[in-house]
Amino acid sequence: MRSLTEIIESHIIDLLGRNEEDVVSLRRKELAEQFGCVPSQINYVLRSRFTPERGYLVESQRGGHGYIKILKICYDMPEEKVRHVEDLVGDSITEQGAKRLLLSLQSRNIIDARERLLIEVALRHIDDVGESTFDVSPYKRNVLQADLLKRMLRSLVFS
Amino acid sequence: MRSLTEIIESHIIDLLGRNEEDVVSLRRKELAEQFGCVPSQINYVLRSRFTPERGYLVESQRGGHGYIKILKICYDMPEEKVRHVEDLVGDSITEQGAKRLLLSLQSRNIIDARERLLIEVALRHIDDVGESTFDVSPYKRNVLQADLLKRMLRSLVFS
DNA sequence: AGTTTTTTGGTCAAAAATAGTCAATAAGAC
DNA sequence: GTCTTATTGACTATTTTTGACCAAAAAACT
Repeated sequence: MRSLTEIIESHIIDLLGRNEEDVVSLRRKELAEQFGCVPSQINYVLRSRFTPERGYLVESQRGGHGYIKILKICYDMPEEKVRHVEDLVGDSITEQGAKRLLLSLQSRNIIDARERLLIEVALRHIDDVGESTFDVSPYKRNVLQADLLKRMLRSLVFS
Repeated sequence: MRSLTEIIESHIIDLLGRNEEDVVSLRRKELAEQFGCVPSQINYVLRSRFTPERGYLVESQRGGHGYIKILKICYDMPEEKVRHVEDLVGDSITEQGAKRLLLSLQSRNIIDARERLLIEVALRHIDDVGESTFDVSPYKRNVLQADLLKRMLRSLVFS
């Protein structure tokens, strides 16, 4: 038996697919009624399934005319390519290695210059924080960077 | 169904767009009559939608020939834009605050959806690492997030 | 010039409508 | 059996809408 969470997840994905746009707008209460659950179940589904790491952005507003919007930032890339990229990153990566990889992704138009810059800045930040605030060893910092790099690339690539 | 506030907001944005200038002048009472609401609804729209955070300034005057003027701020120099954005982030920012800011920056075409996604992933990563690997207090995690966010946005403004 | 009246806009708080959080359980996976 | 994931519900937070009352500027009238 599929869990309620999975059922609601597929329902939302279905709505997204049916729509021309990569966005769907919901009322939390209505959806909860439709599936006979408490409203906070919807939050659980969103938190666990529609994360940025999986390529989704969620916007919501409380109060009168409140809503929940789910956006799919959708870019198609073959699964094998994703795996390839993750293999290239590995469990640990140096700053130089990361830069080389990002340049290569940019040259293949998988990311653009601004996206590369954003990723480099984030990697640099985690390295700085690791070094100066938490006194993490260089190797462990490279592990943190690899983890972040994979997450960021996966979010862009997930389809 | 869109809220009254949104309808009035779009009307004002429409007026601004139609006008050559980056400014539009209104009578509060007339506008309220036009939309069949109480005058203070207009103040609510201004307070919640035409904020400096969203790139607007509002001036008004009471009495005979009173008016409300709405100006769109434009920054020609990159440095001004950076200062503005860094002010918006501040020294500490919550996940919710960051999401709201990023959405507003996207609506102002300062970032696009993919960039927003990348930034959210990076913010979540630093928060996760702060919490589970380094056991940092929630407040300190918000400081780390603000720092990262400022760095990422700064890099984009100059590119 | 000074005072009063009229014409504007501002503030604040209440009520209604939504959504979010958190922690306790329950169920499922290994 | 322990660990992770899912479900629930009580409590909290935010947003919109409305209206009563306040404040300022101009106009009208001494």
